Amino acid sequence: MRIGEAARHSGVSAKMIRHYESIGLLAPAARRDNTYRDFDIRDVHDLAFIRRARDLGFSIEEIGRLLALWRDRDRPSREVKEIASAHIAEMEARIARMQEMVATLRHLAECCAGDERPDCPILSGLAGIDADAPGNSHPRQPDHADQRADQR
Amino acid sequence: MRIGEAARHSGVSAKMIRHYESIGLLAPAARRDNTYRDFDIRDVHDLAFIRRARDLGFSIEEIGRLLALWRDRDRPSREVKEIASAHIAEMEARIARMQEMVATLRHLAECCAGDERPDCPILSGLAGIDADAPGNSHPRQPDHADQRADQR
DNA sequence: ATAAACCCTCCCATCATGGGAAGGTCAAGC
DNA sequence: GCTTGACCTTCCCATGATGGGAGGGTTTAT
Repeated sequence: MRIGEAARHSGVSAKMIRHYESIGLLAPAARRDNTYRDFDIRDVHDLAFIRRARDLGFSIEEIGRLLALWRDRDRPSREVKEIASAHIAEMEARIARMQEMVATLRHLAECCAGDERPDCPILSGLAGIDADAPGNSHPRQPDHADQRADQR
Repeated sequence: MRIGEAARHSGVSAKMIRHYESIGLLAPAARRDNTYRDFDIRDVHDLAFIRRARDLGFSIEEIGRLLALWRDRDRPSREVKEIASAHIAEMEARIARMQEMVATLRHLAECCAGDERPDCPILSGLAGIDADAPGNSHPRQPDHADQRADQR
């Protein structure tokens, strides 16, 4: 089948199929008449595998390793689980960071009237005025410089 | 002060300061001797504002709007709150998507022995074998094609 | 024969950030 | 005076995953 059909059956766009081939995630597809790519069922299975792994947030690099293990009948499931566990931990860390951001921002937003008046705790917070600090009602010098939050 | 000092005081790298200027997020900095940029306290305040907004996950585009509102003494706090609320909603949606991925993957990983044997529910799951489906113990044809999950 | 629906390869854009090259400036120390 | 080192400048390239689109070729059905 041609790339469009393979795309439809696998849920991976033709654009991405070519891309995965170009970066070596997939072996170069067979060619018909030396121009059009020619896919069979197994290729579609590979693509659907990739698609599902992407849907679970795995990076291309991780998917490459998962594909290799999938093809290796003698793999130890330990190796698969290690990749999955590391990925879970990574996602949970990202979730935690985002939840912190949401909590901080929600707190600021709750204190904001959100009306026609200009006073705004959200802007004050971004400007470095810590409304929660005891006895602190004036701007603080930006004396922070190195605490990289490592977010996103 | 020169860019390095402004970077140290604001927590924004020199590289990014130049970048923010080049994309118009910040007005072009003053120049000394027609070559080096020259920053004052207010510039550093702006940079620290940007830095905090980035730490809360705002995009550059959102930060541009927040900066404009910050500088406008007559802003309605409503507008600020709208931006913040939309951003909170966006982050929560992303968190929810990631939590779904984690839940799915954790489930697969829990069923995986993680030892030297090759049997692996994680790989089976990625290959499209739905272990949870009742009476389903053989591979499923990849008959999905259009349900874009809109994740990440 | 022509139109529609495919396919091909390339290049560019996104978003935020960093690396690094090639070169200019300035202050301190010899 | 001259070197050294620590700055600064601009410009280009890379990341990761994905899409857009140009310019051109092929196949198939009417």
